Amino acid sequence: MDTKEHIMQVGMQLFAEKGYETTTIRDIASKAKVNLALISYHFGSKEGLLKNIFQQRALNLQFQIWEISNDKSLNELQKVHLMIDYYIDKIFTNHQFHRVMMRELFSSQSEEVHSDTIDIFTENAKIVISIIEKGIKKKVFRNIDPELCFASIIGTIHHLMHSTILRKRIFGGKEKKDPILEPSFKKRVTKHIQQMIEHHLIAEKNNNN
Amino acid sequence: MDTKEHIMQVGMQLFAEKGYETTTIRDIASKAKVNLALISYHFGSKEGLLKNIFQQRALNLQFQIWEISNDKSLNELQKVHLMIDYYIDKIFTNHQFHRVMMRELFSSQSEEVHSDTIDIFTENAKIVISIIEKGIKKKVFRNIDPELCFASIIGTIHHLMHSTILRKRIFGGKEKKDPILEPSFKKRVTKHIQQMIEHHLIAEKNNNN
DNA sequence: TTAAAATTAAACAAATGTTTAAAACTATAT
DNA sequence: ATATAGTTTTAAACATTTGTTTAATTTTAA
Repeated sequence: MDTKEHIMQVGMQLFAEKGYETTTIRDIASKAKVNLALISYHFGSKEGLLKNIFQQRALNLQFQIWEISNDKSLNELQKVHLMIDYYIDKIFTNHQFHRVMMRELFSSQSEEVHSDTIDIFTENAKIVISIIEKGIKKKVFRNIDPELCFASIIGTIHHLMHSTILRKRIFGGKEKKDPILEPSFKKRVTKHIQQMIEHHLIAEKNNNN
Repeated sequence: MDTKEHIMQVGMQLFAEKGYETTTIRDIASKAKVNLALISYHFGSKEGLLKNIFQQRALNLQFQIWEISNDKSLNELQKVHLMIDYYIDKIFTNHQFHRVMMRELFSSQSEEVHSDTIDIFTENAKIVISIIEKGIKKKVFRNIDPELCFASIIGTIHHLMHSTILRKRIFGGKEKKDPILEPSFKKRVTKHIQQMIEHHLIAEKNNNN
């Protein structure tokens, strides 16, 4: 059993549940069933643990956005759809880390801890935005707001990921269960965002309406 | 000068900037230039201060959503547009409080502190959702996902409000200024969300395209 | 066997929210 | 005006909690 890896896993879980500040190294040590000195020993400090978690996961952020962007066999709409797919997939499967990341990203302080992560995030964002801009130039997309369009994609996902309470209340049904783990919910979100963005980007031909 | 009110104002400002946990009562006392014992004296505790701030502001959340909903002179699309207008206006003008609220709402713990706020929030949400559902039943709206449609409205706004860093990076221009205070940005966001939701809800007639 | 690495229990210093008891201030009644 | 009761403010101390360190012990591997 790799103690170091184990601590990181438990640490991330608690950071995701309670937030970095509220989680004490005694919480982590207790849940991981290791001595609390081991956190300082292995990671130097509590912040060191957070940095390690970020480094470990940040690579995972750099997903195939760039490759999709350069794929000549796809048109702009297909690219946007694929990117939405990837974003949702990444964020849903790593939702614990994303909670931590977003919470820290939103706290505006201690920027240095995750400046790498922010860099990756903004770079990905700019790629998506540039695809939309290209579509607008080519007149296959409407003349809409590319940056805010991206904000809506990512904002929808994050809003659904972040607030456990609201998610349970609005989507949890009568039993107020958290739908985040049900695969059907992921599909539902993907479908919604893709539909909404497509409706926004493209004025459809008039069928029989 | 009302000390109590002054402490609440400074407290909210710091909670918005640094988060509740990270802000110490010494920070607040120092910035407000009052003795730190006054916080416990006036509010009982640090958490008492937070509760007071929530109570003071929560009432402000209950805006005219209900009245819009019942206004017979408006059709469904107009109602949705007006609601978006109101949401953005409320959140932008009270953006400090909304930062605090959302951060605390997202932390999943200490639910009791703001259960009132959550109640108001979810009630408002359900009104908006029911309007969309009504539009769908009347077939003036497409058969889209009402709950997720609301999630996109509110998610977009909150995503833009929350992340100072990302906002500066993507919308701040070359000088990386925070656009949140510029009135043009508010207008831009309103226009975008209204357009996007309208495109999503209504299949437009084919003009000359 | 031995040297390095990992783990443990205990102690440490700093920071935090809270309380206390005295002082200063305010307003009211005499 | 003066005394008095109540409120507000202050400085200091308090008990806890926090992250971290230390020194001894155990485990691992060469």
